[in-house]
Amino acid sequence: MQIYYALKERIESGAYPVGQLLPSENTLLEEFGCSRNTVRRAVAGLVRDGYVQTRQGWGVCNIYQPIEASAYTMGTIESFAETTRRTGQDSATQVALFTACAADDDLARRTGFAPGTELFYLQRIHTIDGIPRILNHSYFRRDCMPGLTKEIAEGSIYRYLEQELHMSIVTSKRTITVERADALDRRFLTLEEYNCLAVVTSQTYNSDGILFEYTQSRHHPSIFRFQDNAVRTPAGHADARKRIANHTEL
Amino acid sequence: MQIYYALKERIESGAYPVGQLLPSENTLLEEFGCSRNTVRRAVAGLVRDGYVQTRQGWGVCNIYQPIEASAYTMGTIESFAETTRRTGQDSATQVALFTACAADDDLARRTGFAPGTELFYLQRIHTIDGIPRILNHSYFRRDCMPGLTKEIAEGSIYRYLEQELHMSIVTSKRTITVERADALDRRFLTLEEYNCLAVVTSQTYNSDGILFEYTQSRHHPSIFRFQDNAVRTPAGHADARKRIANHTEL
DNA sequence: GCCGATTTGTCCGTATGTATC
DNA sequence: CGATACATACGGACAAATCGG
Repeated sequence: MQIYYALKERIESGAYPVGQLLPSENTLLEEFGCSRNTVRRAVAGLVRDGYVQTRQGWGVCNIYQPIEASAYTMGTIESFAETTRRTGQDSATQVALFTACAADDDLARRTGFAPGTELFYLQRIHTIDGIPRILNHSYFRRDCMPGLTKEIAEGSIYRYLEQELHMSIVTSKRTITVERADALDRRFLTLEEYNCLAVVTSQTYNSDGILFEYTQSRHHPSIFRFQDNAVRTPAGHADARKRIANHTEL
Repeated sequence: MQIYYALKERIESGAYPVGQLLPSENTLLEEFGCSRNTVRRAVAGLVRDGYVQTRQGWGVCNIYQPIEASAYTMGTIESFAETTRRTGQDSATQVALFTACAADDDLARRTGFAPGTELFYLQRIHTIDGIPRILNHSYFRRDCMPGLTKEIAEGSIYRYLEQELHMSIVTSKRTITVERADALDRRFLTLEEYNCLAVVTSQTYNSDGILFEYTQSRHHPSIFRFQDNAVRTPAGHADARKRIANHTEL
């Protein structure tokens, strides 16, 4: 990770010319005093994050482009918290509903919880500079967070889970869609002329590998932005074609 | 990749119980007759794609969940082509505009091309079962594809690039947003009651590391879906927190 | 509460294959 | 054709986390 950050820093600061090759792996391993394996893992991270591109027999090419919007971290949503932190705006969370329930068959199918699982169901609204921007529908496994209260939910549930319960979050599966605004969206969010929202559905697993959260985040379109980087698997790998199917054609 | 696919196949077919540990790396390397490093790379791929989760001192945990929607490939857009191929629907591409232009300062800033770069500008509409679903605004570097014609664009530009020009596509940077429909969207797409679209903006690089395409794909909300998987970087790494910022809170 | 076996995380040095120029 | 570059693989070593006795 140190090498990854060192190289990333250099690329962002323009130490390596854009569109040209970085020093070869052999040069880098000498400079950093490590094995080739370690250099390669650092470079693989830069490829994943869209900073460089490698080609066998050629080298590692710098494709960094500091366009306005690409200051965000790859593969993450420019979320409520990040936006406000970046712009220094004011933010708050309000809990509209806090109840306990159990997963019936329909809910189980939608969320991925086993039928009968005891859950908390929360509706929360995030506001930024006083304007409601995100409406969250969340289901949490009750047995993973026995002491959860409305007061905690007003603050940060994740801080509670990690710092109080020492739970660690590991994996989150997300799906992004666009949906028509429903009555609840209109009631809580200031949608103005929009009649749709960006909807992020996520299933989150803790370090024991159990699904403990299902959340649907309904974002005001004007503040929603998601960045991603797709890399073609090298030729010869069986799924070479699938990983760059972002072009809506074939 | 063979090991990756073998394990993936087993997981999908239920050969390993969900929520439990896979055989240890030492067991797997004996079975597959390879080194530990190779097994680990296969497992890393499964982690990236949300099939398993690893924990030091514990093992590799199967978190596969075949809920309806998760049949799509991770990290890719369920695009026009994929949707139609999967559902067996009828699809077609129509070129509404095919012109040459050069990047002025404003276009250069938006697209990432150097000012003055000579480009093709295309507007294309993808229809599925006769219904227009996606409107593409594309800019291509003219010097990368000198023989491009409207006829080729009616078919597959990528097939032309790869099979005729032997160009290979490597990296694509994407941003997903939701935007209000404009006059062009309304003219070409059947938006019905929707007044927004899912917009995927992508910059694509060829194997020489040069940006050769900038495309804005404007998707009908009802057919848009994007899947992703976020993995927490192990503790101790400097960016541990940033990679799982999908929860719209803090 | 400590110890030891097990398991993943990290790293090294070396070797060979393959694409590029 | 050869030098150089990245791609892949092996085998070994030690660290760190987990878990049971």
